[in-house]
Amino acid sequence: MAETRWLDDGEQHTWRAFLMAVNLLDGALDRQLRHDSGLPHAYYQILAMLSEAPGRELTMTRLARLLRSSPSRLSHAAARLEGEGMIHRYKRPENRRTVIVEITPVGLKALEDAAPGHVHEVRRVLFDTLSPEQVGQLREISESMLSALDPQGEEPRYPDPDGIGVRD
Amino acid sequence: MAETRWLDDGEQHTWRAFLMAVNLLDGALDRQLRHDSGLPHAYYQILAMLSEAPGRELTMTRLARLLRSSPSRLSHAAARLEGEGMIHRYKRPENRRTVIVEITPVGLKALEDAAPGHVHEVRRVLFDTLSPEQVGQLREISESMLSALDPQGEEPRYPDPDGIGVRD
DNA sequence: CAAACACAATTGAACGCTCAAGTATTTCTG
DNA sequence: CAGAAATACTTGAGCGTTCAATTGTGTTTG
Repeated sequence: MAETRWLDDGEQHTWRAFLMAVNLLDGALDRQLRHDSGLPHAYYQILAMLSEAPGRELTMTRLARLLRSSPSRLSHAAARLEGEGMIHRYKRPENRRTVIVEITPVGLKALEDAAPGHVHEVRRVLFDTLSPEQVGQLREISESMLSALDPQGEEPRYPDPDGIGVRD
Repeated sequence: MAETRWLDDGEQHTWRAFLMAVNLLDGALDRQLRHDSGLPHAYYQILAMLSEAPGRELTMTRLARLLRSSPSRLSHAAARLEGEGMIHRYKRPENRRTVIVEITPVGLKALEDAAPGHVHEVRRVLFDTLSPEQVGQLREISESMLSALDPQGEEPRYPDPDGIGVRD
């Protein structure tokens, strides 16, 4: 291994601040969601992604890809969400190894109830603290990181068939 | 509650990209550290913070504050790290309710062994993907978030007594 | 100075995530 | 077309984090 190139003071500070900020931010979001609606942030994201999908359903693998989640994680989560009636899993006869996840009315209701408080919290901890310029910068920074960490990454590009789906 | 102000398209994209990026980033760092040195990222941070402290020791509460960690989390972590001989906890007679955590030679060794690989990964997933300008922007963005999320937040301002401590 | 309060740290249960292993099913390949 | 490989998903154990409750110690205050 080559000689390590340590972080200089600027990088060090950036890194520390970023770490701490992300830590606090995710904690705050998760706490708010769990407290006000019993949903962990990761589960909220599952419901949100499903609510936007055409037909409100996706295969497990595609959903995992969109969320940058592991199949295992999604599987465990789906087991819980299904137990609570928020999603429904089924197979189609023409392809018996893929599982299709569908958000149920119960799940949609839970999502819609949770959304306003969640969006409010996202504003409080993120957008309200940044200038419009910084929001743009953060977007580019995030996309840089994304393309380095997940070059294959896909975005959900739906033609918005009948236009609902909860914005967060 | 007032009418919800939803995220507009720009905010939505920023938010999603940021979420995904942070998710992947933290996963990558944790995976690399665990794989190469058996330390979760959070535990690495504990050792790193201790290694920089004057006398290589801090009270539990102060350490938790610096790391933006809950006391409980730190307590559990300290139990494991102490079991592995990486830290040592003790009380001073003059204040019998505060516990002082000290990093041991074993802990310092583990940290020094883990540091190069970790820094390399931090560069790979973060600094290598950003222009110097973006690094500066990210720092200001992070500090904005920090001051909103943790106004009281303290930074470790040591006069660098004898100057070691592992940079990450 | 005693009772009430605040602070420091810990504990245990619940729970989500990770990893490795396992089961089905489909597709590729010689 | 049979065997191998790839794909889709699930499972269970282990572990770190959270939350609420608890213990012990210092500090106030009436």
